[in-house]
Amino acid sequence: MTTIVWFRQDLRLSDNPALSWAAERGDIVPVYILDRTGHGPYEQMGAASHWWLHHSLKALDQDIGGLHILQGDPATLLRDLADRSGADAISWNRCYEPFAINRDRNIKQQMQELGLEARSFNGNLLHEPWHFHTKAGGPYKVFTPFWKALRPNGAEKPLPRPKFKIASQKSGDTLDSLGLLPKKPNWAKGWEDEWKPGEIGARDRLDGFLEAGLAGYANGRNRPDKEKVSRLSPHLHFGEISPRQIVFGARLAAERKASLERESDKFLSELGWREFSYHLLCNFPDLPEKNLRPDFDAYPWRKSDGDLAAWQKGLTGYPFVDAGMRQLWETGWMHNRVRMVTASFLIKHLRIDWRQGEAWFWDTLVDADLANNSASWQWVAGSGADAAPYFRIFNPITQGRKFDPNGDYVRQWCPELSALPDKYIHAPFEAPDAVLEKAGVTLGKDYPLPIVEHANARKAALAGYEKVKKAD
DNA sequence: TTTTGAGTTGTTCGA
DNA sequence: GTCGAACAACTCAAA
Repeated sequence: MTTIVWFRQDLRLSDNPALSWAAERGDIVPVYILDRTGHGPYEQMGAASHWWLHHSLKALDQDIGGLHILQGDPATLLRDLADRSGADAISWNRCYEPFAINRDRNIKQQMQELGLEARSFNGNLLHEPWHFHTKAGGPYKVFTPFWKALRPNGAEKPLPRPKFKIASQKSGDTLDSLGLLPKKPNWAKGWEDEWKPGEIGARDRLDGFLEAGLAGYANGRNRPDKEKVSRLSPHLHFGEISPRQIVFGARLAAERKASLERESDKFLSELGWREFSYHLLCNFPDLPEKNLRPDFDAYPWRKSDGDLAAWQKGLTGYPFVDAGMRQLWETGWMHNRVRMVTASFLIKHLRIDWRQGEAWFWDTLVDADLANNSASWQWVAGSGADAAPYFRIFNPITQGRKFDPNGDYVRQWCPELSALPDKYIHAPFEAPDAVLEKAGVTLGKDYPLPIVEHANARKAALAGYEKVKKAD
């Protein structure tokens, strides 16, 4: 008996239910297919995700020894592979993007018509997103009751890496022929020092975090100048580690040391937000494109390519915002606290449509994830589920002073400001001329003047929300 | 059906 | 410097 194991967002061998099921049946034919069929928004990965995928596939191929790598239309390619390999079954772990759900449903049916047994599993979430609903029968729209109902009490033991035998010789495209890496310019220079895609890298990251980051996580997680967050997001997105493995690890750490109980709960609730985002995306498939609250359709967004570009490049004149945007561009990742501040700045200070920010993050984040990205952008905009109240407008100066008190984070990503004293590092435009001169900073030349003035921008944003209210 | 309590992450203003 | 209230009502989820 031979089973095709279709790898997608589960690029790991341990705690992989589709793989374990196949390995038990007999020989396996492992395959990854770069789906080139999607034309809708977000049906193709962004550039940074492609970089990650390349390295993750390389790691998986080395580990599994004989991964088929293909590109094109999965339905056609799988039929062909079934034919060539003589497989009598196929298995995969579910994806939850609306287009993927449709695609997989069709493929399952086609495979069954060809006489193959087709099985899908949950390998990527703690709960199936459609499995839970409120007592009234609808989807949850508030995080707290959602997580109260779904929070795992114990820790289920993850599946071990199974023993398996590869059925046939490797064939198909080579990894390099997928063309996933940037060429000119190579904007991913240095990323290999920053990240270690693949199952081993994911495991190392979790172990390192549980060892060093979990203590003090509840507060430390807000500090972009420190190394207190797990940075597991890209590993999780590509399924190099499963949420179940993370829950198991965190619970074990908390059992060994009682003081970690609270920290571990806080950490796991971040996984809860991931689950919540998937719950929302599955129940509201338009989430990536449409305001969940339709009254927000009346919001008077500004169009300004210049301001959008300044935001993207980290040239807004607000150091905390610029540091975040440059960290994103230079490493493919941004600290969560800074994601909120930069997103709030685009939406509220510049009054640019949240979808523009969503698209930029999609292209530049190595952890770009449809559910998380769209739910989070709508949350900041105020148009989403359990959204931030519209009057909650982050002050980029205050946020910087609070969460990067010594300016270390700003100095790392905006080195042209590094000689400024702490007092002015988050607001160079407030510094007296003599201070700027001493630090070698000429505003408007070495570093931009603010593209909007905070107090006015805040007022304008609030005025915009008046329109939303009136539209009701 | 109605009621009740609550809702990730903030800022500003005035006492 | 610190503290509490206002921001604006509304929607959600459960009892």
